[in-house]
Amino acid sequence: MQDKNSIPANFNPLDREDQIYKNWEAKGYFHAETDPSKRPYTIMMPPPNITGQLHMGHALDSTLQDILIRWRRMQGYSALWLPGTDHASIATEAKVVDQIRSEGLQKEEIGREGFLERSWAWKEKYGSTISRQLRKMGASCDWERERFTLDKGLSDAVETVFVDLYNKGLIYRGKRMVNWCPDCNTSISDIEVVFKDQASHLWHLDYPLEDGSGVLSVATTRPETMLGDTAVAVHPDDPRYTELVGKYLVLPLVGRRIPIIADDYVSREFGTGCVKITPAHDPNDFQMGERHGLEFIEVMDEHGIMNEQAGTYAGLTREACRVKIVADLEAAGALHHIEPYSHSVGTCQRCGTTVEPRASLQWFVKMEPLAKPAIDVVEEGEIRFVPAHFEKTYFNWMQNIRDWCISRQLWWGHRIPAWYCENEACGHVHVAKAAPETCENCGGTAFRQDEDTLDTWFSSALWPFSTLGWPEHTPDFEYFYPTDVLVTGYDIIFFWVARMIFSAIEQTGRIPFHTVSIHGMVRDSLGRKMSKSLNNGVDPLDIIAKYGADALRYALVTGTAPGNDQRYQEEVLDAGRAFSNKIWNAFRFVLMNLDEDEPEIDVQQLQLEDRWILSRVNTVIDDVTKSLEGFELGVALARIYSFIWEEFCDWYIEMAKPRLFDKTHAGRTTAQAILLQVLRQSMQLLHPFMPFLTEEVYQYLPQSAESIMISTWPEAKPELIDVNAEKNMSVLFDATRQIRQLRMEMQVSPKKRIQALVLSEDREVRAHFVTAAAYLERLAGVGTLEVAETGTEVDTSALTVVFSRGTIYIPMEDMVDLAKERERLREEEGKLLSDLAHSDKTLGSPGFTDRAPAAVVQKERDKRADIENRLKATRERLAALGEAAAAK
RNA sequence: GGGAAGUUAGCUCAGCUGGUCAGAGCACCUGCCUUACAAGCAGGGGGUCGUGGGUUCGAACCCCUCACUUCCCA
Repeated sequence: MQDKNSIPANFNPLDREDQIYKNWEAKGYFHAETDPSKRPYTIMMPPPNITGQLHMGHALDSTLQDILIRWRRMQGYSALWLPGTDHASIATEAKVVDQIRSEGLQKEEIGREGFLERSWAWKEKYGSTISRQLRKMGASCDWERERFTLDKGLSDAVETVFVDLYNKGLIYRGKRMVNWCPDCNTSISDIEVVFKDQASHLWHLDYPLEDGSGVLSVATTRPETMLGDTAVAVHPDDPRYTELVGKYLVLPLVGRRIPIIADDYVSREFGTGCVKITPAHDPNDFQMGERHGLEFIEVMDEHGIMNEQAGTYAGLTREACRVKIVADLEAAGALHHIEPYSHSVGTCQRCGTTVEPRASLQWFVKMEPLAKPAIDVVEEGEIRFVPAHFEKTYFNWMQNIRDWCISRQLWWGHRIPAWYCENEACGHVHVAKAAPETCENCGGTAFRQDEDTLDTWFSSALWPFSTLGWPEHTPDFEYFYPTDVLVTGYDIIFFWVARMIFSAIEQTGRIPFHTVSIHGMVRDSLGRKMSKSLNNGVDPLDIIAKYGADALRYALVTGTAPGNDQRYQEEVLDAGRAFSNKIWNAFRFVLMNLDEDEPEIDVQQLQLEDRWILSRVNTVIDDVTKSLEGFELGVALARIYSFIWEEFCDWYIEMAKPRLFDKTHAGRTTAQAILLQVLRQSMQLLHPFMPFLTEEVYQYLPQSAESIMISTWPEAKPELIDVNAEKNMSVLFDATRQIRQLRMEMQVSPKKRIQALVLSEDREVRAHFVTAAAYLERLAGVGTLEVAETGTEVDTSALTVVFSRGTIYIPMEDMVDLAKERERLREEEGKLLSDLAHSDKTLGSPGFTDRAPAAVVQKERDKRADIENRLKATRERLAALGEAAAAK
């Protein structure tokens, strides 16, 4: 416990956060043990890639995870949050290629080994940036277990899985049409292609019939590919062309003789109903080429440059070739016309280059058998998504899944464990972790390993178990796996979540996690995606430097619902900072008014407000715990916020003041004890959300655990829920608010103490007002308070406040304008009448009393009775004032 | 073309399985430096919950129509 006499007037997060974090880490609080006496709770951090800098998405993602893990840790779980990074094969390779290019070198010049050395050096230099940044956020992850996808163990897992899937026939190698990025110089998977609408043209080309009997018009968006055309297709039922099927055309500029074929893939409505077929450069044409045994002519190389097959066009880029081809076709009279056309063009997710469909020899994962069980576990509820509607997205993709191209023509990554027999006549493929001694086919002894590496996501897919030591059945794996919840953004459901699910089921026979908690994206204040090109990104570290991590965490969590996007608004950070300040001051107040280290509650001294706040805090504990269980973090935080600010600060502290300030008061120690207890529990509830501030406060509180983060999560005590106290307090709140309102309306100076006479027929209520006198003075400026039974004579020169269980009269001497007061009461009467009518309508409507739940009906009846009482009191007062007026 | 989500106070957004749900923060108006907090306290104004229908005793919440916005997939 720190010295309470040295509490600074303000909490400056910038001074304290780093130090608090260092202390936590030094004490080893983040480390999770395989403790058989505890239950495990595991979250695997989605590994950011090593080329990345912390952005708002990471900030949100890590905050949500940290909240869950801190909460579970406090609940007594052995809570493991395992951090790490992935190697980001394409992105990192591009960085290193740029680096060596700036030295005037090509990667081929320094060779594979040299290149990998440079890559590792790059990783050592920049790869841990994001881990350092996460510490700034307060992330309580187990850094001792930090992993990297290219670590030895994880690489071993990758090889194991590859070999296993291959042996099961789930990985195959084949020549297929893949998405090729001519800039990254590698194949990419289907989901790494981003489709963008592009304004372009539809070129209508005339291909002459071989027999000279005319021309056939074809429409294309890619005229340059005509160099590789090997057919023109029409729909078999299209009467316009039935006669022509089987005849031949002569390809303009090239002179190649190509057949007219019939295939029902062709759309009769599109263009002229005739489509040119380029089997080597279009995925659909590729399939048609296979169906019809067409020739595959590649006219482009891997860089998107026209090759020797393109004849005189060789050496031109795709773009330049298009221009020239169109011009040449026009000159040749083969260009029918051009129409403006907008269509979707696939681009590389990483570099934005237009993707080139390219037939090449690649490795694929056969998806259908893997998808099936992965669909089942979600359908059967073994894995659930929060919010649930993302399950539809998941199903949609999984049910229409296509084979996954996993080979990449890159060096930085897991090299494919496939070995080719060097014996030229043999060339047998061996898939194994190491090269075989001898070729099982020809007995040869020389092998070369496949040059390619695997898609980074292939290794990320194993993250939930490879990080725990699998394929070894390590103690960590046995204890922490399966993990509990995966927290991530909806943007990587396909890339990662889906792949983890099927990989885990296939490899471990178990699901990787039971819950997928999906969050949205952090957008800029205009709702746009934050991006480098718009330069609208907000750096979380800048925010932390200005407001502290707690305020950032508050801003990211408050008022957000699971799965929804949110906008970044600086005002929310102000709110977070204001909240911190409020807490800090409440804490200072509590501590400054403490004169024993740990005062105890004397049950005999419990007052109404004490029972009320104890009841409320236990309700809050229950609510917050339930919200966290349901991943409603925004709701949980809002609940804590309003409890601390409104119930604890605005009401309880104010009501406790009379006792605190009266050193002779018998209930003083009890008030101190309750203030301390409620504050401590509030800090514990808030700790997962705002860890730094709450730790700082906690360290000043007496007899606490070594750190709030290892203190025990508060448990709601049902026996302290006091419905009666809450009901009675609400009467006092009502009365207080009404008096305040009246004072404002009547423009009574805040300094002026007023007299008040409370009349109630309820003895309990009268008793409460008697004890409430001290704080009614403080809260409503009531200087002298009289309490009496209903029926007591009241002077007409008094204002009237009707509250739920009685009436308050406030004598105003001669200041009262009778007419004005009657007017005010009539308005009140009118409002009550309308409320009464509304209530009567509900109660009187057929079916309500017998169909609505009893509790709802009772509630409505109570409400009506209350309105009626108020109405009665208001009318009585009106009558009294009316007589007084008449008497005048 | 297929699918998903959204449309609630001036702004940004909560509102769980239909029954005080019409809310919060900020902004705005009024009055207060009341010895924890002016990053504060007290009071107030403001929304027929996108449109039109339907189900129900009762709908912001369920169903349908339309409009607009955003996203994903092809």
